[in-house]
Amino acid sequence: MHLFFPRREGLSGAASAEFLIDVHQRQPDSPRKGSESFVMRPTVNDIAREAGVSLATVDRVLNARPGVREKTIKAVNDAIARLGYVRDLTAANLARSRSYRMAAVLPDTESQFVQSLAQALTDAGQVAATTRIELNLLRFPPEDPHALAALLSRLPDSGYAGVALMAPETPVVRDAVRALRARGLPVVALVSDLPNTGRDHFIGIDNRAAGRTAGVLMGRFLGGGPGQVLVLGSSLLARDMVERRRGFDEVMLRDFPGIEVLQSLETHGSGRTLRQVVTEMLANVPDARGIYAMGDGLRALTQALEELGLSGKLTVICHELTPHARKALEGGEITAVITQNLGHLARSTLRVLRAKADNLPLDAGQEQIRIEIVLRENLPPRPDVSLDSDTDTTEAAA
Amino acid sequence: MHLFFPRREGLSGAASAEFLIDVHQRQPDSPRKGSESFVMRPTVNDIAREAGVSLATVDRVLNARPGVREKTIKAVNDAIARLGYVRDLTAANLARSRSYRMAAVLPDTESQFVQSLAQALTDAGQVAATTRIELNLLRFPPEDPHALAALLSRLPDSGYAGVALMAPETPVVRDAVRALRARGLPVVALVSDLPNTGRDHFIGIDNRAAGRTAGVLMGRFLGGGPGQVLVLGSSLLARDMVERRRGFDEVMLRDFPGIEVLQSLETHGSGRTLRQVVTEMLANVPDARGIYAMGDGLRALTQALEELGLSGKLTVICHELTPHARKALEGGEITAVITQNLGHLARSTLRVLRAKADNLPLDAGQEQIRIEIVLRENLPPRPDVSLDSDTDTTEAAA
DNA sequence: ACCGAAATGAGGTACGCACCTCAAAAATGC
DNA sequence: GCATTTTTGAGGTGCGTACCTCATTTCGGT
Repeated sequence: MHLFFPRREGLSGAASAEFLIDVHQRQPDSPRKGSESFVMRPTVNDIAREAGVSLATVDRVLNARPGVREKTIKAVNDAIARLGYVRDLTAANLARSRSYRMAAVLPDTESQFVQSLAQALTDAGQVAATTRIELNLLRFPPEDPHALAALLSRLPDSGYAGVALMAPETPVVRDAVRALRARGLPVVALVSDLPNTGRDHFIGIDNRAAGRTAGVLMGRFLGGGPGQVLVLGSSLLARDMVERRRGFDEVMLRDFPGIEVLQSLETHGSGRTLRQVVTEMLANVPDARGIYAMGDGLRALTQALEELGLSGKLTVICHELTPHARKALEGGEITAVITQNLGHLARSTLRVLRAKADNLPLDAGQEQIRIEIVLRENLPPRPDVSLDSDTDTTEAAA
Repeated sequence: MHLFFPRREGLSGAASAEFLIDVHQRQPDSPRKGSESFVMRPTVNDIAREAGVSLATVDRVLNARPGVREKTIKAVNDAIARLGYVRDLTAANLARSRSYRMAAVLPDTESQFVQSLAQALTDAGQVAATTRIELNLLRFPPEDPHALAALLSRLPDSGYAGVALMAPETPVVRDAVRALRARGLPVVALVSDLPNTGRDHFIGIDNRAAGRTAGVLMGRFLGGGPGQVLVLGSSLLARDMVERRRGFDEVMLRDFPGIEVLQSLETHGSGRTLRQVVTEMLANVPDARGIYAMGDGLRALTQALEELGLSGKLTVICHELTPHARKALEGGEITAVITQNLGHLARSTLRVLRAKADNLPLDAGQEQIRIEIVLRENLPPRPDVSLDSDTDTTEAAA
């Protein structure tokens, strides 16, 4: 792909715009309506003329079709460079008349995080529908890898061009993913990586680094100690929890030896268990000063703290800016949230799936999902990924 | 604009994909190459048939042209809804043969921030060139609002369809922006808002909130005090500095009364001045424990600290993740960086300009630039917006 | 110089939509 | 019921590219 480089003005350039007028300006045959002035971009026909070859040859070069001499290829490429030609992707895609049906496969849980993610994907899918991309959300029973595998195996025949999957990497799932890829379907891992499946891409954050980030915040917020810190983790995506814990410990041990980090409490996704465990624990550890909640169950946690009269008295760091986390942050019940932008994640998913389906390169910078730190003070004004969907149903009919 | 809503599976839906098969599946007249299966989306012709009207009428309705009875409009819209039609924007834009020449106007300084921003805009412009958008970078002498105004006044006749502007809001500039808008050119403020110009949009962060964020971090990192904190600010964009300071003070006074925040030191963009001032100040304030660097000049600051043997001994918080800030963060010379994602900012700029030029609505969530907190532990692995440009010149020819 | 093979040219159709013109039909007013 | 206006239909062209076919030219080897 040959890109058009807008001329760059030197840093010491004068503040004059004149010399930036595009050289390739052509007179439109007929004047258009409105006051817009048009700068015609070079097309494939211009390349053909410039290179002194036929349109067919230009096409062969542009689309890497065989049967063109090296010399001719070079001539065409030179013309392309000379004219500053950029393929018009909208026209190209139209001509290809490609459309993309993608699947996003998520566990069927009621966790606010998964629901927010589903909403973000749905929103992104709506926008993407205008560019010939269709995204279907599929759910699987979270504790049933075989059902998931069965679902995945049905995808290729249902006309899907790509799959985004959020699931723990069990052997069954691993094989299912491999089978998908063997059939030519790109698979991207969502939120939690599937490192041993050969997935085409991972869209999410580095959980080890996220754990480290939580660690520094906890350590510094506690002033380096002394004190004790509780760590809670659900096991929906066990690997992620392990990595977060590892990152957290790494920093705490190295930089904050004065703080004692207690063993992880596994709450297995149950709110009741969590409340029980936390209450019990806090009774036994009276000088606990912080809690690192690695997984779900924030609601249960804040409730437990509330009941113990500890709301706002501990440094609480959790993951994922769900609606509840937002509220707790605003209310001072929790201190910081480590999160990822689900809107970005969803849009990135579609971009990556599409790029993989077309075998195109990615813009690594754009697809990089960042580990965000949210405090009450930098809470984004509008819901990040909200559960109220109908706020933006704007009409474009002018 | 009518959007196509991908069917949403209920949260309790079974894990079956079968019923998601699109109803509008048509048999392609001739089988295509490859194993892809095509799900044809409804087109304007389908609407015409479904609504029992002609193509011309559908077109009139879709493009809000006059001369159609209410009743007919409704019939068409019903058909659209029934078919789940979504306008193919790529085809629409192609047919309109619209192209967009945009200008990004930046001060011609050597600050790493402005340079990174310029690079980010250039990169975004390259990608956007494939969708009929051209972005030209223009620079103006930073201390010369009249030159800027003159530059701006020349834009409409140079065929520009929109302007993104990073500049302090002086009266001259304010008038120039108003004049642009009067001539129908959308103007978006970049990085620093231009609230009294009627600009169409502001792309950047809330500096007050950014200051507050810096405040919490400083306060908590210092354990609530006691201690003294220096505040440095250059005056390139004076309003931004004032807002950051205001936010910072707000939090410090309210939440960390034990910490004394000293008066802002204005360094006027000069590295030498900054070093001098900081050195002097630190000599007089021996129990200074933190520095909040609101503006440019990080290089000079770290150098001064180095010379004083204070590297890594103070809590230093600054703005903008420039290459130097990144290095200083990695080296432990500074503690935290409040920043905005310049890649996002640049892409957002183009999206917003284009939406404004077409008078289309925005996706507020996507255009929201976030206040990011970067610590050594959540430093994005690859340069955010780097100064090395040629790393990503990927070839798409398969 | 001749052959087969490779390279190139010429021209067409299609993609989905915007936008135009002109004629025909339907609705409206009186 | 007539004239007038409004609404609708039919059909065409073009946007920039992909992809196809078939003829023609050029090349490489002998």
